[in-house]
Amino acid sequence: MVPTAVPTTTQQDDTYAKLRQWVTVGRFLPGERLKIRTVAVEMGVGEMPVRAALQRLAAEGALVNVPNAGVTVPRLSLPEFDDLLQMRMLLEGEAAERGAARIDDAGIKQLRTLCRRMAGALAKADGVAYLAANEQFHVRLYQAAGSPLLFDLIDTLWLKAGPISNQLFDTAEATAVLNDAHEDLMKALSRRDSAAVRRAVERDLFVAGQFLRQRIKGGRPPG
Amino acid sequence: MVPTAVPTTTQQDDTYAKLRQWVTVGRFLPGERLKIRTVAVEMGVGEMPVRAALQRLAAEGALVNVPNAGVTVPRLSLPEFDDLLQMRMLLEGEAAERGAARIDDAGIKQLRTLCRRMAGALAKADGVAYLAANEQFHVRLYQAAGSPLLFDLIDTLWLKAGPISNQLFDTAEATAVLNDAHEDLMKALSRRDSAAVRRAVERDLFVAGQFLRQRIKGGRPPG
DNA sequence: GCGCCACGTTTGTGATCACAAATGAGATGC
DNA sequence: GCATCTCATTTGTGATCACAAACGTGGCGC
Repeated sequence: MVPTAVPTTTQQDDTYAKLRQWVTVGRFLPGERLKIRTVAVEMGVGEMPVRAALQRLAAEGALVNVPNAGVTVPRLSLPEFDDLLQMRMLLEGEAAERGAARIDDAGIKQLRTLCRRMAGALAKADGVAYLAANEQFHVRLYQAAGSPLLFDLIDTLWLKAGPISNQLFDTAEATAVLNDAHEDLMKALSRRDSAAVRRAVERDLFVAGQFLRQRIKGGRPPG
Repeated sequence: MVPTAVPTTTQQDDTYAKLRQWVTVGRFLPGERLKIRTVAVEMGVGEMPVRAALQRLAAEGALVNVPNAGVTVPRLSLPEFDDLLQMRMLLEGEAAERGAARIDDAGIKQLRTLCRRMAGALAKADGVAYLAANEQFHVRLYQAAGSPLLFDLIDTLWLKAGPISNQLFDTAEATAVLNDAHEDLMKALSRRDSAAVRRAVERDLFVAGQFLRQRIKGGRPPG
């Protein structure tokens, strides 16, 4: 008698998921102000679910909420960016090391496939395909660490980095070094050398961070 | 203890701060369901600010939000507790090490004062005074690390641990070892031995965690 | 007695309205 | 011409209402 057995999900959860996606892929610019009623009509829902979703994202730190002034996409200062990069290296390095020590052979096979997909995307200069494969790669490795809490924390950091990270792929020079880091990672993973995997991830984050760092320094502060 | 806990202007921020405090001090029991309208009359505000505050706390992971069933205080399973303890040791250990390397002499003096206050509270079996001094102690040390993001992450972990951590002080046996850990920490801090400070914090968390762990195992599983 | 089902109640969710603070444009004084 | 002030508009905040799903209770059939 159950009609189509739909997963009973609420509107605010859908709105939250969609908005979160929009933030991570960099649909909104740093410093931009998100107005409730505007966003509501943009995604065709009432303003109440949007309010809830924005509050949740603000609580996670993906957006900043100033009282009586709504929520805005945070504009990372240079020290804040360095802080974020440092924490990502710490947490993702830890997750990579633990994941490398616990992942099974099937998992390594999946990672190798994803690594090839990334290389192919880089060769064709397909930015979105690369980013998708890259995300899946890290998700797979980090989840193998077996710490849901650690993964959640990393996910939160990704959310904070989202608005700027996904502007990476205009710089063609980055492509070569980025792929190098993943090759090193796979080699270390084959040797089951967890410490080397951690170092490879940290190096990957660091070099990518340096490109973004230049962009922040050159970026326009006004708005 | 919330970021920017200066006089807030909106009701929902006040409600959020107060509810957050209630959660951290263990006013609500694990597994308890928080009903919007009930909480609203308890703290004498409308239901709208309560909704916002609960959503924010749920987004931070302090409460769990199941669709169409409201928010409840999470009941930590044993693996979840171990995961949380492990992450606290990682992040607080890191913050302690960085803080020890950067703190100035005035800061060390403040820490010594707080350490004495803790010892006095333990001698008089004053649990609330001990917990207050203990929190100030760790806040002071971790903030010296100079990483706002790291501090925020630790704060989030404290929130998750709050509902059970503050039930610690019925066990009188814990008092001796807890004070020992802080004495060791101060000694290492005087020597400017950052690595030893990290180890002392990790040990402090670990021994306290073992007491709580026993309580979880003995606790009622049904739910 | 035990299990299932129907129904009234409670509770979360979303819409709409009302108000206060912030924003921006236009006018005014120097 | 430039800064400042004023006022209309926009926008966030909170209250109230309306609805749907979940919960609990009582009754019915076996």
